Amino acid sequence: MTSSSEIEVTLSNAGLWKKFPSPMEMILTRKTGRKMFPILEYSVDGLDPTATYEIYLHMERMDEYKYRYVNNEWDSYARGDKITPIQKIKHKSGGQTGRLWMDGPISFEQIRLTNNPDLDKKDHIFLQSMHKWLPVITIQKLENGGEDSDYYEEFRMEDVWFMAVTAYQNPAIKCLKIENNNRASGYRETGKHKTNLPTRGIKRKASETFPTPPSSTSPRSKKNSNGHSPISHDIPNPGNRDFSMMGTANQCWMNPYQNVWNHGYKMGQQMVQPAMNSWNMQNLGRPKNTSQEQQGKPINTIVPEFFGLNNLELHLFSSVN
DNA sequence: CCAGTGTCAATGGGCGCAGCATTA
DNA sequence: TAATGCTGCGCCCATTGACACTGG
Repeated sequence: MTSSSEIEVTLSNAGLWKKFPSPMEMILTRKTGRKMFPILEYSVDGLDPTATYEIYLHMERMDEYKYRYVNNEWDSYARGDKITPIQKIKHKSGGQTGRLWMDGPISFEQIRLTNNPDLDKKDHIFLQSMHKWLPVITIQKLENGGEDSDYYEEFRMEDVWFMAVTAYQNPAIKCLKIENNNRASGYRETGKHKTNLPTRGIKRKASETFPTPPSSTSPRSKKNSNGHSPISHDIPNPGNRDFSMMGTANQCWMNPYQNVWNHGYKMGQQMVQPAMNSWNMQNLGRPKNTSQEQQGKPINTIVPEFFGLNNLELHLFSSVN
């Protein structure tokens, strides 16, 4: 794999991503797939302005564990599901010159996430729920303005990963999505959803409306005497944030330190400044003291490195190119 | 009108555990 | 009598599609 240190990729909407506590959660839906929010929007620099490039996105499993949300924290409780082959999604712009790529943000807003492996639709990415996923950008240089070449480079961002879920687990994530996503504006305090809650939800037999899901039900957490899973990959409270709940849902308030909406904090609790998530770093296979923030580098810069478990399939895929 | 969002209640697989039977 | 194995019930919780709602 050819490597270049001149190409730099940054996340254009890093500010929005940083509003959310870690780990981010992304909803998967079975039939139509669910768009990501926040979307993945990158800026790229250092390309040859006259050369032609294609840009791809794929998701990598970050580890071999399956997680569950217990007591307001993510806990690895079982071995992960079988690693699936990578689906690379080509950017809708196709092949274009480096100058054009560098001109504007590169958005993958069309991406939809699904947990249905049989959903073979364009721009749909199959993910396994309750697993950790890392988006990976691939920049491939085309020879003679069209033919594929062996030259490509991959970029992974330390802060941009998420837990794939079928329903939001962390209420803070849910609240922040409502506040920041216009599509969910109906759930804000100004919306009408909440006032109409008693009328919501129609009782029905699920077996009449949708097929029995595949054996996706997870075993209960097997806690040892310390109250931790035997796999021993408990996630400490990410970023020193305490999202323990007081009870009722839909309680949001503005965190004055972060200028973001939080959900269900204990109001008398002292807030903690956001910090680089050391747990992220550990699980990316990097020592804590190599944090870009600690090195004084912008944390929205992604670097071409190997992290993902399913790179086995990636290499197989790449060898074809 | 359509696309997209989170909410909601129902579902069912699988685990935990109590209760019982069997064996040493 | 104690230890072990088996069975079945009940609970947990991930998953699902319909729903109400908003913005374009």
